Amino acid sequence: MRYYQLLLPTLREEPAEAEVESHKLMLRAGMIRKVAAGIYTFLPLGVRVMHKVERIIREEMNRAGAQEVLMSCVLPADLWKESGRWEQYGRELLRIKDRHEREYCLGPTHEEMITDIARREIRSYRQLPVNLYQIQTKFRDEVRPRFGVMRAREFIMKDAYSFDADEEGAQKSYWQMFDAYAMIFRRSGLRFRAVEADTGLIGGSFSHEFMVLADTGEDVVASCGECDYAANLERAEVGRVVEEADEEIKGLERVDTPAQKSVEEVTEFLNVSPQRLVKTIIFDTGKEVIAALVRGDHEINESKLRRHLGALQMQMAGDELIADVTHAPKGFAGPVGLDLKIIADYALEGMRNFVTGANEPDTHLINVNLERDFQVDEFTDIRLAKEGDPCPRCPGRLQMFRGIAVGQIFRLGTKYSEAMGATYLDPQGREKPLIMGCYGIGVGRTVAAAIEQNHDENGIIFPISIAPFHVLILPVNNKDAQIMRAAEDIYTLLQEKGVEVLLDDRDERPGVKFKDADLIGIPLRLTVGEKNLKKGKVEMKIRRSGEVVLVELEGVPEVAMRMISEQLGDGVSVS
RNA sequence: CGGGGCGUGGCGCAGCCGGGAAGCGCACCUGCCUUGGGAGCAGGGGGUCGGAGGUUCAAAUCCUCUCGCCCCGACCA
Repeated sequence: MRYYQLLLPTLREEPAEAEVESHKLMLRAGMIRKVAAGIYTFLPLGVRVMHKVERIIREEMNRAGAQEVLMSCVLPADLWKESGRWEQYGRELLRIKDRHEREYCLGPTHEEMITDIARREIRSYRQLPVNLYQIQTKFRDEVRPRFGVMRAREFIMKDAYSFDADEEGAQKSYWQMFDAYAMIFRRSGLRFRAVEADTGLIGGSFSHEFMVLADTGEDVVASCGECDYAANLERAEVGRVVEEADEEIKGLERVDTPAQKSVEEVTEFLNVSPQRLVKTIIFDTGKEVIAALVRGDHEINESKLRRHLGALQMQMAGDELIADVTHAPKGFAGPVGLDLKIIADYALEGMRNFVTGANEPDTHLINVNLERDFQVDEFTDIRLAKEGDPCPRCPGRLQMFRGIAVGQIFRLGTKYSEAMGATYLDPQGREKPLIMGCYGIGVGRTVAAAIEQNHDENGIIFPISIAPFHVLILPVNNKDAQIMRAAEDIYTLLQEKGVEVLLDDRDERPGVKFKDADLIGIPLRLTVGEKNLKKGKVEMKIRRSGEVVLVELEGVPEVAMRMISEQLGDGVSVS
C-alpha cells in the first residue's frame, strides 16, 4: 500500500476528548473517529488492525472445531420475552419498533437467538456437540460509555455458543474455549491472565474472564501471591479466618453520638478503631429487605451478597426505606432489635464488644455481642477483598492489579435451553435440554488493550501479529530519484514475498515521516537515505526495541522476512 | 440518574467577567526554498461562535430554554 492511496489522517495534537492512552493514540494514528458517545467509525488503518485480530480469532475458533455463522443484529422481542431478559436487561437493551409497531431490540448478545436456532435445528444427540460463533456488531446502551472503543456502545464482538448432550461434554467445550482464548490473546501479543469472574446478566454457574494487565483497566483482579487463585474483585473470595477475641464480654451500653454517621465520624467520636465497628447496610431485592453486616474497616461486596441471596436484582435501601425499617435516619442502623433477616460477614464471627448503630437517631450501642444481643441468620463471605487479605485457597495473601476484560467464557448450563425449550433426544429416546456455554471476545477492546499495553511516548508499538503493516518503507527525500527507485524496488520485492508493506511516498520532510512512522507503530521501518544508499545499504529499525541495523540492498527481503517470522512466533505465516 | 466541566474553521485553544468589525498556533492550497526527527519565507482559502428564543442601537460575550460531548460517582456481558 502506498501512503498516498491510504486515508491515514494522523493528528499532531491530542484530541481533548480522549483520556486514556489507547484512545488518544487510536485517534491520533487515524484509526478511529467518533460518531457519537460510544459510537465510532473505523478508518482504514483501524480496520486493518481489527481484521488482523478477527483473523486470529477465526483461525483459533475453527481450530477448536467451532463453526462460523452470522445472526441478525435486529432481534425480535418475543425471543427475549421467552428468556425473561426483555424485562431483566433494563435500559441497556436498545428497543426499537418497526413500521407495524412490532417490537425488536438491537442485539447486545445472542443467547436467545442462538437457542432459537438450536431448538429448530438440533434434534438428536448425534448432532452434538456443536459450537457456533459469529463476529458481529453488538449494541449495548451503556450508562456511561468511555475510553473510546474500550467501552463503546456499539462494538464488534466475537460470540460463540456451545451445545452439549451432557455435563461432561459441556465441561470439555468450556475448557476447549479456555485454551482457544489463551491462544488468541497470546498470538495477539497480549500479557493477560485468566481469572474467575462474575456471571452478571448472562447468567450461568461458572465463568472466567481474560484480563489484559493494564493500569488503566476498569476491572480489579485479586490474585494470590502463592497459589494460582485469581478472580475479578466482584467475585473474589476472602479466606475465612476466625480470630477469637481474647476479652471479656461487657455489658451493652447506649451512647449519644449526635450527628455522627460515618465510620470515620463514629470511630473518632468514640475513640475506637474501625475494626471494632460493625456496619449495618440495608438492601432491597424487590422480594425481601435484608440487613448485611460487615466490619467497620471492610467494604461490602454487593455482587457476592446478591449471589448469596440468589437475587436477580438488589439495591441499597434508600433513606425512606431505612427510616421505615430501622426507625432511625440513615447512619444509625444496627442489628440489635432489627426485625430483618441478618447476614453477616465471616469477619464478625470472633468479634466481641463491638459498636453498632442503635436504630435510634443520634445513638450508637457499644459492647454489642453476638448471640446475647442479636442473632445472625447466616454467616458468609460478603466483603470486598482487599490487598493483603487471606487467600481463599491457600495460606497466601491476595494482591490486587488492574486489568481490561477482553474476553469472558461462561458455563450456562440449561438456563436458556430450558426457558426456551431447546432439547434433543438421547440414545434412549428421552428428551433432554441442551447444555450450553457461551464465549465472548471484544474485538475492538482487544485492539485497544493491545495498544494500552504496547506504546511509548512516541506512539503505538504494534505486536507484529496485529500490526496494520509489517514494514514501513521511508524514503527520506521524494525528489531524489535514486532513493525513490530503491524504495520502490524494495517495496515490490517485499510485496512479492507476501509482506504487508506501506511505502511512505508522501512529499513530506523526513521529520514528518519519522514522527508518523513512530505514531502508527509499524514494527519494522526501512529508511532509504542518501548516505547509506551510496554504500548500497538501507537502515532497518525495529520499532519496539529501537534497534537499528544497516542491511545490504539485496539482503533486505531476507532480513525482513526473518525479523517478521521471529516476532510472529507460534507458527503464524506471513502471507 | 446525581455532581462537575466544556461546546468558537479539520485539530488544539484565546476572546465571554466589564456587549462595539471573529483571532492565534498547527493542518490545508499556491509559489520559492529546503530534505535523516513535526523547516523557512511570501501569498491564500475556510468558521457566524452547538441550536432556539429573548434583552439591546448592537450579542461569541448578558438572560431563558434546549441539544451534544467529556470527567467523577452510581451502573456494567
